[in-house]
Amino acid sequence: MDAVGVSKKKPMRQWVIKITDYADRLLADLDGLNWPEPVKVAQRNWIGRSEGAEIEFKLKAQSQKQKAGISVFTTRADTLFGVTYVVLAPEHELIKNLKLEIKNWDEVQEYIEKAKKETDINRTSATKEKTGVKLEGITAINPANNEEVPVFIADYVLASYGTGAVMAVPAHDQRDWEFAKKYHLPIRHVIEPEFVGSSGEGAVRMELPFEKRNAVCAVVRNPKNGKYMCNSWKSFIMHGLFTGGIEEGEDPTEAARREVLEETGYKNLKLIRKSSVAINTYFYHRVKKQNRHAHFQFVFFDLENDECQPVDEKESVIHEVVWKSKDELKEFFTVFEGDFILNILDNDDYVYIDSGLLVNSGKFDGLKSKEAMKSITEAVGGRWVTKYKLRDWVFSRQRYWGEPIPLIHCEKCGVVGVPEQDLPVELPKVKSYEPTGTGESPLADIKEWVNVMCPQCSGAGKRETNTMPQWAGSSWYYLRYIDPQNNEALVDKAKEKYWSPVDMYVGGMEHATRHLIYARFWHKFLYDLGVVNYLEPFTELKTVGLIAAADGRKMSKRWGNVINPDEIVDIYGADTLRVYEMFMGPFGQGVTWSTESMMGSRRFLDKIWRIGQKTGAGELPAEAEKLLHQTIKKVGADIASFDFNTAVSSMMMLANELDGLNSVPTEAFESFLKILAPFAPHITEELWANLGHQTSIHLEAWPTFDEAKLTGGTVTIAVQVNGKARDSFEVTAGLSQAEVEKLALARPVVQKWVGEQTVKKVVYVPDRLISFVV
RNA sequence: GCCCGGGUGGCGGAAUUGGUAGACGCGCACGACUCAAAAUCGUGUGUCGCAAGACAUGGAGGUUCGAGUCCUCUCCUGGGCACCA
Repeated sequence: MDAVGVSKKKPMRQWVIKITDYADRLLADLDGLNWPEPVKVAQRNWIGRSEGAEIEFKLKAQSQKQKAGISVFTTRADTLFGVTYVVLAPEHELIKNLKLEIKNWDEVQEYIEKAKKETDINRTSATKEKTGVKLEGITAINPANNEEVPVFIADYVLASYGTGAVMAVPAHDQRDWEFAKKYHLPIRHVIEPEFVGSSGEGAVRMELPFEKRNAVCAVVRNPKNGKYMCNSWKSFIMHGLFTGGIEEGEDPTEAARREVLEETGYKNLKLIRKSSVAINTYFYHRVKKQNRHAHFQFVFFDLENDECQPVDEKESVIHEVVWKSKDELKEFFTVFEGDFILNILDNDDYVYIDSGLLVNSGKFDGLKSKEAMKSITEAVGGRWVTKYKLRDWVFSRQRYWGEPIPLIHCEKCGVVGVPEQDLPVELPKVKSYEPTGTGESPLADIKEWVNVMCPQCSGAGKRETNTMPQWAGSSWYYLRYIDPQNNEALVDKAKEKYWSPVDMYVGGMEHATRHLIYARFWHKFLYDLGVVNYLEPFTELKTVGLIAAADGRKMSKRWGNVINPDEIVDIYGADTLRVYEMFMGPFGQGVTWSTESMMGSRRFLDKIWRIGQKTGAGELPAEAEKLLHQTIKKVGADIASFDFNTAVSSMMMLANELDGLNSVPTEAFESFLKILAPFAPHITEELWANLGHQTSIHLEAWPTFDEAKLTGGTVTIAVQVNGKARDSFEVTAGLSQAEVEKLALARPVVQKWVGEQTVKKVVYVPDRLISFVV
């Protein structure tokens, strides 16, 4: 930002770390991690690996001189014959070399300048209209067919990805299509769509070969009402248009007329057009009992009049003619090519971006996209390469805070590393670390720190004044925690081997593509240096949900809706806050803060305190004992699975039960305190001490539960009649179906629903449910 | 546009993974205690209905003896990425 408030992009000398060298490993090793799938997906997208071809387009200037080529990157080499222009990023290096050949240089220059200014502001705008400028006087030669195509610069092509240049195939790429439409560039279809029946009776039988047939589809419109003639099969649910095979040597238009006449009787059709695009459908022919590959052409007719001839009965039993408006078709069609037909109803103008069969591609016609990619790349001398979205890590910051980068600049020796015995380089102690205003680090102004001796030649040197980003320290702090006093090494390797890797790491989803990538990369780098023993730093990851403010928005000073935990602790206590945070919702899910709701947690702890005042000798009643054992089991399991909210809930139930007793046996209460201790460490410690203990409750072992006491020997059987819950009753556990059936049928409520009717079927889920079907 | 989540009472959320939907908590109502209030305790609380019962997990279909849970389509909503060729 300069004085008048206009932001400018200005090139800066930066240190960059080559994280891209680790892209493949960062991607591959994700598979072995016990991490939430959304985080893995985010990392995969961030790394953005894609395989494709680098293909060279030779340039030709008006002066007839052949210029060096443009290398483009494409994942769809199979569409090479569909290229109708080539686009360079505005920043592409080649452009300035072509200055003398480009006839509209001023215009080009203007566009480049505009793009420079706009990039940062406008790059995030969602549906920006595509713009570009043609390089007049320059053409590119498509190596597949030697065709000359125009060359554009456009900011929809990014300089930083691939080669900074793309071949444009408007028929098979959405962005190229939009651009081609705007600048009236030709659109050439080179991929025929394929539709494969994958479900229902038409699903292809993998074990059978395919019979290929040429076929035609008649699109007949009644111009009087705009409705289309559709075919509804009578013997099964299938809705589409009228279609038929093309016989040997037959003209597709004639075939279409013949089929319509035979199947519907309509005699007078006026040819409107033939579609230039054909499609391939693969399905199982239920009558012929074979897999079919139908190559469909589309012929469009208008109905001239209603004149019909009688339809053969053989046909009329199979088909029914129905007329549907364009809007109704979407709902009506059940055939899998339905969406395609809708697209080409008015014209052939559509973008097909999936793979298919090649056409208009010379000797490659008929190949599948996948095969064609490799063979076309090879035929034009292209290279098969892998590209990533991941960029190298800009590692320097122009600010005071941050670890200094330990480098010294010397006029004679260049950039020299600070010798190990002088590490770490510490920040100078200063009063002010305001920005310099020059874009340089504030450190640059501190002469006594900056000016040092070159460690190599002992001449005058200057320290590197950029510092590291925050991500640097957070990329390895977990290693230093293992061995914080070590002055010899980052971490002792034996200790690292014992404690690493972090087996449970908790963080926010917002770390998915930054911290968690940097730390993984850093760790792998240390592994390669032999500093650590494991390839990955964090075996298991849990993401924690964000607590939104009471108004549902993110907590922010801007909205004045921030809840300060210190205040909550002052008023309600730290235990109340902890218990509420655990209780308010599932751990991984965002929840809205509610101070009012938090009162329930406070009341729960008050209740615990009251129970603590009535402990003594004695035995728990059976019901309470059962519940105690169930709660110990549940809380243990819930903690292991991070279901803290239901753990608190179950302890609330236990508290309610104990609260109703006149006196609670000390031993039972102590078990309760132990499982509550992680949630409410202070109150449990206090109550524990009050019971006469000298040592901390937090050093106690987790209480055990008795499997036999979990059920108390009885279970509740639910009774359903015709799938509806009608009754339930208690029985001793482990009864046979016959016994439960007898007991259930004897109950008056069940009798009311079963009555005199015959029981057709009984479903019994042991110790849980019995279901009668009458 | 693409990729992830999520839709259950007035609210936060449970639901043994296909088996009595609404646990637990908040709120609300009534009652007890109190001169009164707070706190506490008790009772009730999905909707309709006097009741029997019926209907209910965003919507529409489907599978099943039985669906919040599985399948197909669809709507709404939160988040991430965003021209990645």
